[in-house]
Amino acid sequence: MSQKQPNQDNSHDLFAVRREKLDKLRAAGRDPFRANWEQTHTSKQAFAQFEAEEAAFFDANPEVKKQLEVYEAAAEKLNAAKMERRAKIQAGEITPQDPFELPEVPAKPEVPMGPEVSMAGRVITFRVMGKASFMKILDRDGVIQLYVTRDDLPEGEYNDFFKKMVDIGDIIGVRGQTFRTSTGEITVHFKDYAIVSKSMRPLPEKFHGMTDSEQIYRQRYLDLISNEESRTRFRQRSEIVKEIRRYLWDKDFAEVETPCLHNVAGGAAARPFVTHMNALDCDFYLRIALELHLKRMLVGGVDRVFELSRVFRNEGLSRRHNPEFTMLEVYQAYSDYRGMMDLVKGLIMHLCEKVLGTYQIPVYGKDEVIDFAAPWREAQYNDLIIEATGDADWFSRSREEKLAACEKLGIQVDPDAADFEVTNDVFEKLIEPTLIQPTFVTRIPKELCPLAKLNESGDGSLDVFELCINGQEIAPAYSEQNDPFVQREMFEAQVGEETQDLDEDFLVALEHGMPPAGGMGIGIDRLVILLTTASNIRDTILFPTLRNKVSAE
RNA sequence: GGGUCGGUAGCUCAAUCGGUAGAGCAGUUGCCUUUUAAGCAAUUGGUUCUGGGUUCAAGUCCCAGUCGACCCA
Repeated sequence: MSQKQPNQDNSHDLFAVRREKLDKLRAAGRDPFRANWEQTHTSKQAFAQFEAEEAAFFDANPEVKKQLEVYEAAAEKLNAAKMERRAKIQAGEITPQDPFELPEVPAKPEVPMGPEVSMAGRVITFRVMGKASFMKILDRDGVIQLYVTRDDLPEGEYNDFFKKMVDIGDIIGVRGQTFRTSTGEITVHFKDYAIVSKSMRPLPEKFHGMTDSEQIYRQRYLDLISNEESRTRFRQRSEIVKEIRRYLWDKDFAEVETPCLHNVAGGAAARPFVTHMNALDCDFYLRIALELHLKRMLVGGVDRVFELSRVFRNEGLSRRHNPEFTMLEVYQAYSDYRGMMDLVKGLIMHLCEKVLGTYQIPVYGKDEVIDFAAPWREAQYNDLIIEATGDADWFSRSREEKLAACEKLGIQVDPDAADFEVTNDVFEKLIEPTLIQPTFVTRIPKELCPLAKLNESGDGSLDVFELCINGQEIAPAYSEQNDPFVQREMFEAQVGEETQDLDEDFLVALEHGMPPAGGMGIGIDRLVILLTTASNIRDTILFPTLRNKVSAE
């Protein structure tokens, strides 16, 4: 009779295997999810202290340093020979049994161990080599290697617990001393350890990391654990935000928080998200810009003010658009768009210096470098249009003539577009993509931004600039409109064709008198794309907006 | 909204003309006291995104759906 046994081997069930380990740990009186572990050093701090002590020792013992240099040179030759041997074996030229002369290496001189450390982090590699083991842990500063041997640990610990119960992905704590391995890597030789928090699930494959973009966004924590590039970029984003605040605080700007829930979605032309408040039984809009409340602050006497926060636009998603994104808006009374040029240039230079340590930033996907240290170009909108179309009389042409010219230039334009929109299509499609180096585009037509002051020339252009870098609009800035009557006219001209209603409250504020001011906005996500050479806005947003997906579990 | 491409083991990827779904890593069991994607030996693991259809036979072809990516608007 054939007794078909159900397969008792559950070694493939990674979750079950780890649950068994949990049970074994608990049976041995060990808590696999400990309350804490003392952290005296991060990886970076441990490296720094070791190097400082090592340097001091060599200063006091120069002869040891010389011996060590001799040893290291010999060890390097030995390693090279080993690699040559391995290559020859792989090429089939020799077998592992064949004799192969390896260079002699002198005894390694005694160097004292480094400082005592107590550290914690997530295990990301684990190499058991018989009675010795190496692993690497990741903490908030980076990766550090750990080393232990059987005889360092209490009887039975190494074979029964350490080798069997610790998995890649676990968070462990160790105590020991730092030292340099024979390959020169600063390593913690630990004598005491604990599993601080057991991981029940496997990490992504160690070499390729996580590449499935959907999974990267949905499970960003795994991306952060396994992809250093991502870790670095988000650390830089955090520093960029920190340095923006520092820069503005140092110039006496006040940071404020204005509402996300607006009665009127104003300050920009974009479709808003709508939500309903039960208590007041009315609809609210999630803000599409910070502008109108910050100007109320100017009216209120807060002459230097900024907000760095999230805004929401109910529009498409793309490489450059996420429905919720982070915006900086800055307003400075008794300044104007010229003052904003100095401010934004100073700000970006500050970020280059403090965060990136360079003024030269490579462009993603192109063999080009943005040089922020070079003079920033300034160009008038109309001049750029005339240059791009090759038509000195462009602005006296009729709408139909412009449409025909666009067709010749190979630009697709909505045939119903208004006159200024046709021209702006030329700007967005033909000019903006070519503005790689920082360029202030000034004297933009008044139809494009109803909140700015008109240039005194009376030609319908505005005292504004649009800072373009890497083919994208990075920061617009205005001499802000403070005439309540002109402001009302501009709004009324816009309402009807755009989705925003008139913000009467704001106009009342203006009627109380707003000081002349310069104002500026920067899309932080796009700025981070630029400064970190990212390919996509989703690479700069920890948890980009995605459709809900019910987990398979 | 339109077009193109994709979803196969926990992860990274294969699978010829439609003909028994494979490999590396991870896991499991051994060996291994300075490794660096460690190594050696053995071994477990599949609702091929979902639902239909065609066919003797579908990961593969067709239809619909779903979740993404890229390009365009």
